[in-house]
Amino acid sequence: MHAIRSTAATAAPLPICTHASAFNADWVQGELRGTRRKLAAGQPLYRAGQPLRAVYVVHVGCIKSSLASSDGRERVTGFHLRGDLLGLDSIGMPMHAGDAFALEDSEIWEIVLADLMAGAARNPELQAALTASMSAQLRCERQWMLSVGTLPAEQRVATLLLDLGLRLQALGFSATHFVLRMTRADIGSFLNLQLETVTRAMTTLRERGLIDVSRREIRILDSSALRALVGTTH
Amino acid sequence: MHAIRSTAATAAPLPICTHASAFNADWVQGELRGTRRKLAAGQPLYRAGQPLRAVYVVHVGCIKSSLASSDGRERVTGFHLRGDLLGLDSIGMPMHAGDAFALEDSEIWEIVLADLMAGAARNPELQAALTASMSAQLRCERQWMLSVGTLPAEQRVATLLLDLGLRLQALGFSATHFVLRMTRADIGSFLNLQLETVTRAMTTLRERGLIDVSRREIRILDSSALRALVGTTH
DNA sequence: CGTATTTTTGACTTGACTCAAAGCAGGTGG
DNA sequence: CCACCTGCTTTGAGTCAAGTCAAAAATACG
Repeated sequence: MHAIRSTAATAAPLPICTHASAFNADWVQGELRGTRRKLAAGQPLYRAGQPLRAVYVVHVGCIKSSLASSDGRERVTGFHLRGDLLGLDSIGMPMHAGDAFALEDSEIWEIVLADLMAGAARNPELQAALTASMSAQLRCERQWMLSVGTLPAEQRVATLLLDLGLRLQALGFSATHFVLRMTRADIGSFLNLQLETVTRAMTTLRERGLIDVSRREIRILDSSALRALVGTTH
Repeated sequence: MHAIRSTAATAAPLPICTHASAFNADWVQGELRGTRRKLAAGQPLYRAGQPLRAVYVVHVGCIKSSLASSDGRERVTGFHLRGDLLGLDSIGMPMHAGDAFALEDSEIWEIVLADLMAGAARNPELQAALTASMSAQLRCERQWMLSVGTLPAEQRVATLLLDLGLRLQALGFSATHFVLRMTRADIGSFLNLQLETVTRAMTTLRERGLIDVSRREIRILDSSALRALVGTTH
């Protein structure tokens, strides 16, 4: 989800839902000993039902997480960039509740659960960071629940593009020019839309001059208009 | 959300999304010192923007939590019964992110945040219980995200009724005969439906002989058929 | 270079929304 | 005790945003 390094920073940060990862990756180098793991595009980081051994911090690349029901219904639950923590949703369970796949070649830091818990017991600051990270995840997902539930298709897509832009910017990339690593189907699943609807929404945004789209490549042309769009009822 | 004590327990427990509160209320009597607080129906437990001082455990009654955007869009994020923990989603923030209102006369245990954090730092078991509770909340909300996103109206309503039944059963009440404490509008907001659609879904379920509805009073007549309904794609 | 995957566009259908109105319970005050 | 609110629920009729189905276009890949 990046590829284009930024020089031009965009307007002011906005109350769009950012993944506010709170859990600073510094922990992985200090208090905690994480083991590196490389994943090729399309490879699973973990699958639902696999025994839960560790949590993961994205270091390079992009991971999508998803949840499926026994009868085949499925939804993407998130797209995760550098610094994001995965697997916290399965703590206290014997196995993973959902799936996680690499959307591009990625590098992950794996933190054995026992180590994490022991570290938290030893170091109150790490403990606080962990709690804050889970709390932030709860807030972030609720925010998406609100957006997905109350906004029409076009504004949902706009919200996602702005969110990705902000998160990439926080990582030192351009907020206005980036390459999507996920398919239209993935986006649709996340936003609760059909892939055709995602395409049409992007086409409309382009026709209005708000963005430029060419397959996976996105350029945000008028970010203030985009932000005005999503902050508006109807 | 109760009123009817149960003698007849229903069939086997099912993998419907239960609030698996993990955080045993025993902590509030032992390690932690909670102060009691009574709330009349309709009163707020907290409002968005209020300074965050404590987390809350429902002891008696029913609380609805919700999240609103600046431009007036709003969604109910959950209905909370005895033993459920509220406020964990705002840890690490200076103020509450959402609202919480009593749906009936309720009693709440308030746990001052500083006490909770200090207790967790002192007692690894409490620490683990807290982490497990937040993890369970993440799982639970994702499960609802899946159901709300992939099921048609009628099946969403059925899922909610089964979920409430299971949770009430876990508290010693009837799983098949209970009184809703929330309005159709609340249910609709939670399930991402209009209140009229909720009504129509309930009517259909009644016409099929699966439930009996009369305003707020619900009787589940054929719980296995209901469960079969929600576990089926289309 | 052919095959598979993803994206785009069009035409048609539909489940849920919107608007409107009537029915029902509960509470209040005369 | 009844009449009158007021808020909640139910039902109906018409509309629309998004879904479905189908096919072509563009790109990636072995």
